[in-house]
Amino acid sequence: MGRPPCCDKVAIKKGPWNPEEDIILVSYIQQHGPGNWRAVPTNTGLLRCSKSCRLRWTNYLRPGIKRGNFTPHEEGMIIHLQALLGNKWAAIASYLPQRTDNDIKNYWNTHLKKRLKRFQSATYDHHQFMSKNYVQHENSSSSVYASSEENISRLLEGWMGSSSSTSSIYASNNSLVKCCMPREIDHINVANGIKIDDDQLQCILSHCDHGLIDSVTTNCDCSGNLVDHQEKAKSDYSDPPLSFLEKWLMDESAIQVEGDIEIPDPKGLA
DNA sequence: AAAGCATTCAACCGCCGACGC
DNA sequence: AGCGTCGGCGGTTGAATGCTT
Repeated sequence: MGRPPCCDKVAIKKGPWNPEEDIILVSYIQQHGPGNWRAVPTNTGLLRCSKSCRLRWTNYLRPGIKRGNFTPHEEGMIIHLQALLGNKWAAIASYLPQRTDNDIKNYWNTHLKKRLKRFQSATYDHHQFMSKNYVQHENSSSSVYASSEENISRLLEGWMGSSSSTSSIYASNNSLVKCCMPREIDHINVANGIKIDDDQLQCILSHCDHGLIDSVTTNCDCSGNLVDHQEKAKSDYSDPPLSFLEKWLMDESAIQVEGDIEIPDPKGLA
């Protein structure tokens, strides 16, 4: 015996909302605040079920919602967070307060997932080759991450704080995985060619200072003695860094060269 | 111009956990 | 403890729109 659906009532309207309904809903919520959705249809006279009202409000009418194209910065965050959290759209949306979980989910399903698939098929042969030439790190068994929101928050702290920045920190997939290992953040690999702004670098370095990250691998001199070439060499020969993946995913031009995708020389990623 | 196909995204559905009785 | 209700979530659908032929 399951719970009866909330929309079983006769004369419950379905489908797209019209402006009049939106106005009624918004003015009601302005007066009473969101919540107690059960009471909304009765008190407003809307022929909608409570769920429909809540959904309309949270996904469309709620103030502060940003609509339209996702910025590369937002794309990067979604890609990162999806890799970390999986399809936890509400959790991902909590890091992008201007976007709704529905928007993020739709964007992932219609844009990013497709690009990811293309990427994976394009790099399949590359993986086959590399897997034969790379001895797995002895600790690779620990690559099953335990998602810790605290760790993720820490990691994204600097990034989220620089919303206007177009450059980003791209940690390799393995590195992010390690973040959630018993020792919080072990390692961040800042891949080749990625620019980091001062805030972001300070954020990473402060994690080092506080013992949250053991080392930072970069190929730029700015990180000084934090460069860990041994770790870098290992990560270079594991799965392609997420930074590369993201660069590829976010490169619109990549879409147009489907079937003729150039796999970068792995040494070039070092 | 129009028919057919592909893509997008708002909205719905069904399940789950929290909570109150 | 058991049941019902509610809010929230992720997966899915289908109408609207865009694109191709």
